[in-house]
Amino acid sequence: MSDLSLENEFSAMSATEAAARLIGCEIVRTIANQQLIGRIVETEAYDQGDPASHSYRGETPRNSVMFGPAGRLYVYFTYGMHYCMNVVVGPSGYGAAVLIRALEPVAGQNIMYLNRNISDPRQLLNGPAKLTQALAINKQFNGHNLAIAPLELKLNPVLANSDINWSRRIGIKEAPEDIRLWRASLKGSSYLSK
DNA sequence: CCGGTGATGCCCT
DNA sequence: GGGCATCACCGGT
Repeated sequence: MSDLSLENEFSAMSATEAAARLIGCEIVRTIANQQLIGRIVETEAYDQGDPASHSYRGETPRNSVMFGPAGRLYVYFTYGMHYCMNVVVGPSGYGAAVLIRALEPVAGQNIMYLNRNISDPRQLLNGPAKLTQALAINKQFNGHNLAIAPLELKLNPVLANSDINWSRRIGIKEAPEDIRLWRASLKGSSYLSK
């Protein structure tokens, strides 16, 4: 029997609400009995009504996981070499997700450095494709239930609103009306993306 | 520190 | 065939 708390937690939330809720929560990746742990410090909301969202034009083979149950992982491949990971949110049939943009290293850094082939702590997890490389996450995890090892999302206590900064999204060309601030980050963190 | 750019393949039109 | 929810490296400042 799988843990339904993740799905329950996120199925009734909007993408922006979930983007804030995920700040401070932890990703636990188990590889060969070792745990690689990162604390989420930066996220970005992608709603179905957003022209920049993969789900905007409806369901396709690539984005179908976004339209499934909440608490699953949507992984996509981009720029010919990078993977990005999102937490699916909202009810089944509605295409919404939250991109994980940066993590703060918590445990298992030695393996993360090997996976990344770098040595600067600030460069380890501060970008959506950097963190998937560090945690060895690829398309095999597309649709994965985050309540289950070897890749789990741990819900931490809700942070105060004053702990979260909102800003414009990064790397988005479309959505000219994007006055809203859909990028959430942990205030004061030194592990944010650029 | 900053901007420019090449790498590289899949998805959708 | 165009474009991409990116990254690393390079050169100029």
